[in-house]
Parts: sequence; C-alpha cells; structure tokens
Amino acid sequence: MKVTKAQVRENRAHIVVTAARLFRERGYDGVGIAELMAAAGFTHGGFYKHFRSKADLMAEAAACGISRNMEDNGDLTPAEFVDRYLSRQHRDSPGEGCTVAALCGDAARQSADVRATFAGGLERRVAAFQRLVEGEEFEPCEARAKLIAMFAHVVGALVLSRACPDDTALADEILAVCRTRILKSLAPKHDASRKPKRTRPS
Amino acid sequence: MKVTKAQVRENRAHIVVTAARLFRERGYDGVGIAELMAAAGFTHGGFYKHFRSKADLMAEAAACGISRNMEDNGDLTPAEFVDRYLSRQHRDSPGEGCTVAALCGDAARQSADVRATFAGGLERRVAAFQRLVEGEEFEPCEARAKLIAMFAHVVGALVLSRACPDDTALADEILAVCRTRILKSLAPKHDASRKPKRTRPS
DNA sequence: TGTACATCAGTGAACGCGCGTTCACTGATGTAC
DNA sequence: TGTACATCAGTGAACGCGCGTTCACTGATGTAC
Repeated sequence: MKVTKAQVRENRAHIVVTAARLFRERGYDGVGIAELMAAAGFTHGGFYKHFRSKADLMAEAAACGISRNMEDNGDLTPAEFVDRYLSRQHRDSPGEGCTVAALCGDAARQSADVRATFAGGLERRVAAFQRLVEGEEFEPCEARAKLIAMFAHVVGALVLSRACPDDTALADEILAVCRTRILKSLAPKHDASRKPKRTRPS
Repeated sequence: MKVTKAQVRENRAHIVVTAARLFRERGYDGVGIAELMAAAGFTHGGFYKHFRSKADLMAEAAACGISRNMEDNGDLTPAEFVDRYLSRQHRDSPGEGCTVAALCGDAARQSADVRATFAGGLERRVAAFQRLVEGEEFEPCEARAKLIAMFAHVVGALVLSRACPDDTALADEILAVCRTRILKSLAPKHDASRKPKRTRPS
C-alpha cells in the first residue's frame, strides 16, 4: 500500500484542509483523530505517518485555514469584507468561514504556537487592508488602529451571533446593527457622499 | 454523612460557582466532573445527587456566571464598563471575568439551552445600559443598536487579545485601540465636550 | 422531650466508552545493480 | 530496460488513560410516634 510521493503530499494536504474545516465546525476538542482521518478518506493509523501529534496538526490546520481565508477574500475592500463577514451565510457555515472567528475562543487555551498563528493571521488581515486603503484618507498608523478595531468588531459580532439560539431575532439583529455601524465607521468622516472605492494595486 | 438542608443548598451553590469559574478558565471540555468536584471540596460521586448531567450543570453555571457578572458591574455606565472590560486585568483573568467573552465560542456548539442563556445575558446587559442612558441623548431604538454593537465590539476585542500569545504588543494594542475607539463612539456626537454622566434611576 | 427509624448528601470503587497513540503488518513505489 | 530489494504510506488491532456516569454503602439529619 505504498503511494507516490506526489500522492503523499496531496493526501497530507487533504488531511490538513479537512481538519481545518472540522475544527472550525466543532472546535479542537470536538474532533477526534479517527473521525478526522475517516472524513479525509483514511484509517486512523496513518495519522502519525504525517504528524507528530494532534497538537501539531492543530497548529498546521490553523495556519492553513488562515491562509485559505486570505486567499478567499484577501482582495476585498474593508466594506466588502464586512458585508460578507456579517452575512447570515457566514454565520451559519463556520466550517467554510473565518478561522479566527471560529476558533479564537479555543485558541486562547492552546499552545503559544497556535496562538502565534492566530496573531499572525490578524496581522496579515490588517496588512492586506492597509495596502488597499493606503494613500487614501488615512495616516498609516490611524489606518492600522481603525482596521484592528474593525476586525475585532466583526469577530465579536459573528461570535455573539453564533452563540444565540438558531433562527432567533437577536442573532440577526446583532449582525444587522453591527454591519450598519461598522460600515458607517469605515466611510470617510468629512465627506459623507464619497463612497469607499475598490482600489487594487495594479 | 447526611448534611443539613441549608448546607445542601450552600454546597450545591458552591459547586455551581466553582464550575462557572473553571469553565471560564478552561472551557466546557477542559474541566472534568472529578476535577470540578475536587475543586469545590467534594468527591466526584456526589455530583449526580445535585445535577442530572454535566450538560445540566453547564447551563446552570452559564446562568449563574452571567448573573454574577451583572451584579459585579450592572451599575457601571457604558464608558466605565468599557474601561474595565478592556483592561489587561480582565483579559488575564478569564476565570473572574465576563462569562460571555470566555465561553461564547464554546457556547455556539452547545445545546440551545445554553445558547439561550447566553442570549439572555446579552439582553440583560443591553437592558441595564439602556436604563442608564435613557432620556439622555438617544432614541431608545438607536440606543439599543448602539449598545449591542458596543458589546459585540468589546467581546471581539477581548477574545482576540486573549488569542494572542502572552505578553505580546499586539495583545495590548488590540485592547488599546478598541478602547479608544469605543469610548469615542459612546461620546455624544454633536458636543464633544459633554462627557457621559453616571445617571442612576433614583 | 426522648426514641426509633427512614431519608438522602456524600463517599469511593467500578462501569463502559472513546480518546490519542503505538505497533506489527502489507504491498506498491522508488532505487540499486 | 529488467530484476531484486529496501522503503514507507496506509491498515487495523491493541494499548493505557481519563472521561461521564452508576452504584452499594455510610451515617448524620429529619421525622413519626
């Protein structure tokens, strides 16, 4: 049952991606090795041919999840990002959504390794936005503060909304009021008619 | 080894309070029945004389934790609340802090029972603030939206800060920039010199 | 008020179960000649 | 290019362990008389 080197790499990557999704859906403690390997299409014994421990995989899955998130919406403007982030669809599909929002509560109790990955994810988010808005209306340092605060706000809104019982008015209300207020805070202060434009580095 | 009725009530309450603290510190999955009962000063066997299951205790501990939080700072103005909420001390002592911030990530994966308790906690928070600011500068509905958004923001900031590795600049920066911006957003819009006053219903 | 007895909170051993991890084995791949 | 052999990803049984939960037992409390 040996497989091609290329296949090995592919299998390993598939396990990490599957783990990232399952961890986002059910938390680190909510997914076992056997269940995870089965979901990836393998038996559990092979796990330790790829990873030294579950903790190792957790760190790798976190990094992978955050990278995927960046690829998926790294070129959105802050306003577009907020709109997508605070949608019902995102709230109801944690497995396909933001790794930080889905796991930051769990991450706080994990190794410094995992936590560093989360901090790095936040920095990458902020840096990506900063590139988009730079040269626009903000001083760089002001922009950084604004973007960090914005990210904290959307994460808090999503996490609170997810903590409400399904299909309740409050869960939707949280998303709605936060989206409105965050979008307002992103708009330039002194010219309300000017809309944030999608400006990509060419 | 039977004990007084009053003692029974006291012991039970002590178990719930201890559980609330341990759950906040380590999450629902991070605390076992035996460990919890030992922390409360008992052996594990007696647990089921008080509770039907661990899930039962989780719901009760959530309600107890939220009630305690309300007692501890139910009469703070929003500004005072934000200041305390986004302090390093609060971030570094989840066991003594906000139940919602410590467990909302876990709560999202728990029973509707637990989630309803969290939603109720949020409503109580908002209602308490609303009583404080009513008759001031806002329409009631505007105030509610503002307070919900404010709570989501502080929760997000605290949770993100806790997910960063210990003693990093980023962890402190998140608290600092969010505190500044949230306090600014709480101040009345058209009169920057007017400070929010502590007004309690007499 | 005193006595006999039922109650039941608390104890600690034991249960089954699922977890993370290990291990002997398989057999196609990669390699040396 | 063909052959013989070492490698090692993947398999599935087994390991020890800690979990949530159960249970027979204890003995002070609460109660009936």
